[in-house]
Amino acid sequence: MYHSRLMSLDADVLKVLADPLRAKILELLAGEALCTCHLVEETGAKQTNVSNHLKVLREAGFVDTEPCGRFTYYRLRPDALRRIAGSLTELADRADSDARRPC
Amino acid sequence: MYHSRLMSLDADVLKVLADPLRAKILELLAGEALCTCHLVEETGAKQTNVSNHLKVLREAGFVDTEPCGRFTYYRLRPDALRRIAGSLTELADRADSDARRPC
DNA sequence: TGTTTAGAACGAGATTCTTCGATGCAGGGG
DNA sequence: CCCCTGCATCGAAGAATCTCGTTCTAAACA
Repeated sequence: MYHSRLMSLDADVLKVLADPLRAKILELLAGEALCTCHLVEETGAKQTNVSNHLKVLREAGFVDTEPCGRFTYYRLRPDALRRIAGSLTELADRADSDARRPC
Repeated sequence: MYHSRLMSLDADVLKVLADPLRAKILELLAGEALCTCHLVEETGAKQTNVSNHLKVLREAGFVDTEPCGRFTYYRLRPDALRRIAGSLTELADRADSDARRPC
């Protein structure tokens, strides 16, 4: 399985990762699925703030939501992270030439 | 060669990538080294704007600068991109358990 | 059914970015 | 020398975003 098409950096998707609180949430979710109340007490942030960031992460496809009674569990989606990682390494691989455009 | 230490997502570094113009500049630099005037005409952005973004990219270690007479060539640093990609895949790999913390 | 709790939606204030014009500066060519 | 060009710096205006208080819904429990 190889990828021949050129991927490009999606700034809108990267922007979702580029926030300290969202990054921390993702790291916490990497270990285990957690519900909002866990994330609130682990991060020390306000509930509404955590909830907003979870919405952003969900809409970008980085987390899955799993309602469980009163609680809502959030789980990391590794494939979404791997896709971004792939676009970054693909860009790095493209940069192996010493070419330089003349002025 | 294996990495045992846990990397964490650096939101400040990701923020550098999370801008449309900077992302486009990086893609252009992936093909070949270019100087500022090339990037200005390729992106269609103002010169001062491109220059500002190049400074951000340089300070974050994503590009190298290479003065050449009056011109300044910029070159992509693949290692910097691979480091970010590594932290993302590492995070994805950590998320393979079905663990869930009880409420 | 009334109450409590988890969590989401909405709007405002504050802060941080992006953009852009004006300016400064250094290197080359006349 | 003088001027022109490439490019960096600075300050301000505008836009996007993070945070937070208030409110609202739905689920569990008495």
